[in-house]
Amino acid sequence: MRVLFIHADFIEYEAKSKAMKDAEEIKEKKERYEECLVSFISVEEGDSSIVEKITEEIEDVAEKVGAGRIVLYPYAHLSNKLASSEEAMKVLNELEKILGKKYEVHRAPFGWYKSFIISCKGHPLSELSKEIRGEVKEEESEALKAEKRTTYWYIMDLDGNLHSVDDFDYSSYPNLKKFVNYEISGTRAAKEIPPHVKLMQSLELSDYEPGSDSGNMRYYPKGKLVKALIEDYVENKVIDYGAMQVETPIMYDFNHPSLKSYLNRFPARQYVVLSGKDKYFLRFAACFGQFLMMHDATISYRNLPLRLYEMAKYAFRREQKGELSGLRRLRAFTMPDMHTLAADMPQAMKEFKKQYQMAIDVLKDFGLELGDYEVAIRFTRDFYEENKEFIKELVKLVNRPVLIQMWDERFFYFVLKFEFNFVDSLDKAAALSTVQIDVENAERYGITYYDEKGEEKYPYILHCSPSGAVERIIYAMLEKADMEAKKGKKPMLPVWLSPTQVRIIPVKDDFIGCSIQEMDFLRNEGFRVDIDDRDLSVSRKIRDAEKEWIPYIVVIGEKEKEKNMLTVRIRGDGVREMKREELLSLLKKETEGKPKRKLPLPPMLSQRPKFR
RNA sequence: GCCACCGUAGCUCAGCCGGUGGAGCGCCACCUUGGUAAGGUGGAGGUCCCGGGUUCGAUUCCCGGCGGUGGCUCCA
Repeated sequence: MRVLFIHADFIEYEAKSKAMKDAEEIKEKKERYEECLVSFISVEEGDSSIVEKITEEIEDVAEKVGAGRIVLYPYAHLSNKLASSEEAMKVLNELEKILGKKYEVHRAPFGWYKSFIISCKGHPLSELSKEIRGEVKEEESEALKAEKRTTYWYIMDLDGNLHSVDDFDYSSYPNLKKFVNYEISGTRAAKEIPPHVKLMQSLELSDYEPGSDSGNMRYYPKGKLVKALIEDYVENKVIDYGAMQVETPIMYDFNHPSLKSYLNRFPARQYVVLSGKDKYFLRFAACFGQFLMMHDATISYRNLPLRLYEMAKYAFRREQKGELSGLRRLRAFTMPDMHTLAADMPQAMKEFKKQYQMAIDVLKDFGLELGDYEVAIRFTRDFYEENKEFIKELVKLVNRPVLIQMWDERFFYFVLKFEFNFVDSLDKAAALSTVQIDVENAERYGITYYDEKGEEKYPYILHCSPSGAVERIIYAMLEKADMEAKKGKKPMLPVWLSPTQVRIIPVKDDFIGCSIQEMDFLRNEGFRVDIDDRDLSVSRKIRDAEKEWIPYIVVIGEKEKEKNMLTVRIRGDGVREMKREELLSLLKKETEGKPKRKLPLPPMLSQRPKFR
C-alpha cells in the first residue's frame, strides 16, 4: 500500500463521473471536512493480508499530527501494481471500520473521477508519504518463528556426544561460551567503537566515505594492497583446488522468474537500481550469475564435481543502518564465492569436507588459528540421523567442541552448513568461512547434468566462501592484533600482508644512496621496501615505522657501510646484525607460497601524502 | 525502523554558566645532520554541521532538521 498523508485545514471533493463500471453507488456527490488527516491511498496487491499493519501506520500518523478526523481517499495514481478493485474496496472498507473505532472516519467514493480542493497545513509533518509492505516480511517472520520453535542447540564434544548448551562445561572454552551467547541470546556489548575501526584508520588502510551510502568504504593505498593480496591469495587457493574463475554482472532483473523466487528466500534487503523504466537489484552474492551460467551449460557426470568461482566485488546487502560496523558489517563488501555441483550426496559430502579443511588452511595463512574462531555446524535432523559419523569427523578435524544447530524441518535451502566465527573483544561474533550443501536451487534454476545412463538429473550445489568476506578478514586480523597488543605483544599483520615489509632508515642524507642499493636488492626479489628520507631524527623515524607495524626496520649508517652488514630491528624480536642475504632469506621464509604485490606508494617517505 | 551519544582546524579533542575560539599531532619555513619509539623555533590554517527561536548579541541556551557512531531489532 502507498499512502500520501496531508494534514489539512479542510478538504472538499465532488464525484464527477464513474471511472469504472463497478464504481460504488453513492448518495452524496459532494463533501467537505474540516481539520482532518487526508490519506490518499493506493491499495496494492496483497494488502488485504496486512490491513492490521496498515491501520497501525495510519493511526501512528494521526497521533503524531494530532488529528481526530481521518478522510480515506482512494487514489490509484501512487502505484503501478494496484490491487484488483474488489480487493481495494475490501481493504478500504476494513480500514474504515477498524479506524472508525477510534476516529471519525470518512471515505471518498471509490471508482469515481473526483475534483477536490485541499488546504494543507504546511507544518513539517503535514505532508508525508508511506509505503506499507507486509507480504515478504510477514512470510519471513512466520518462517523465523517456525525456525525458533523447532531449532535445537547443542555442543558437540570431541567424542561426538551432544550436550545441552546450558550444561556444557565451558571453562576451557571461554570464547565458545561467548559465541553461544551471541548466537542464542544476543549480547549486551559495551558501548565502544570497535578497536579495528581506529586501527584501519590510523594504519591508513580504509575509512568511511561520507560521499557514499553508509557501509561503503574507501580504501587507501595500503588498504587496497592488503585487500588485493587477500583476494590474490584466495583466488590462487581455489584455482589450485580446481575451480574455474568466472565473472558475472553485479545487477539483475527483479522480474527474472528464478531470481524472483530466490530473492524471497533471502530476507536481506537489496539495493535497487532504477534504469529508465527497468528495475534491477544489486547482487548480494555471486550465486545468481553462476547459477544462470550453470543453467546454460551442458554438463556430464564426468565434469563433476564442477566448481565455479568468482570474487564478488562487490556483494551488496542493504543492512539496517544501525547494524553497520566498521569492516565487520558493510553494505558493499568483497566476497569470494565458489559453487560446486556434486552428482549426489556422497560426492557433496566429500567436497564439503575438503572445503572445510581448505577453510581451516586459509584462515591459518591469515594468522587466524583454530581457537581464534569458533565453529558452528548446522543441519536438519534427517541429515544428522543419516550422517552422524560424518559430523563427528568434522568436529575431530578442528579438535575442539562445536556449536550445533539442528532443525526438525528444512527452512533454508541447505541441509548442512558450517561457519567459522570470529569472536571479538566486544564479544561480537562474525562469520568468516562457510560452506553449505544446497538441495533446492538446482531445481529452481534448472541446473542439470547427464548421468552415466544419459538421464538428466539435478545436482547438489555447495556454496563456499573459503575465507568469508575480504573486509571481514581484515577486521578479524586487526581485532586479533589489538587483543595481542592488550596482552603486551606487538601487534602486526602477517609479513606477506604488511604494506611495507622493510623500512630502511638512513642515519643521515649521505646514506640515502646506499639505502637505495639495499632497497633495490630486496625489491628485485619482489619485496616491498621503502626509505625514510625525511629530515627527522633516527629515533623519530623508528617510532613512525613501529607505529606502522613494519616487520623489519633497517638502519644504515657508517657502521653498516664499513662492515657491509645490516642492522635489522625485527618486530617484537629486538635488533640483530645480519648480511643482506640473511634478511632476504628471512623474508622469503615468512612469505613462502604467498602472493606478492608491489609497494603501492612512493618508496621515498618524503614523497607521500598523509591520507589521515 | 527504535533508543542513546556525538558534530569546533586536515586528524584527535579541549573550551565558551551568551560578548565571533584553543591545544597536541599533521602541514609549511628556518635551525639542527641525527644511531633504535617523539630535536628546536616560527608560521599558515576555522561558515564552531544546517535552519529557525530567545537575546542588544548565539559556536555556547531552546526547537527542528541533517550527518556520524554505538546499542536494540535483524543478520540467508
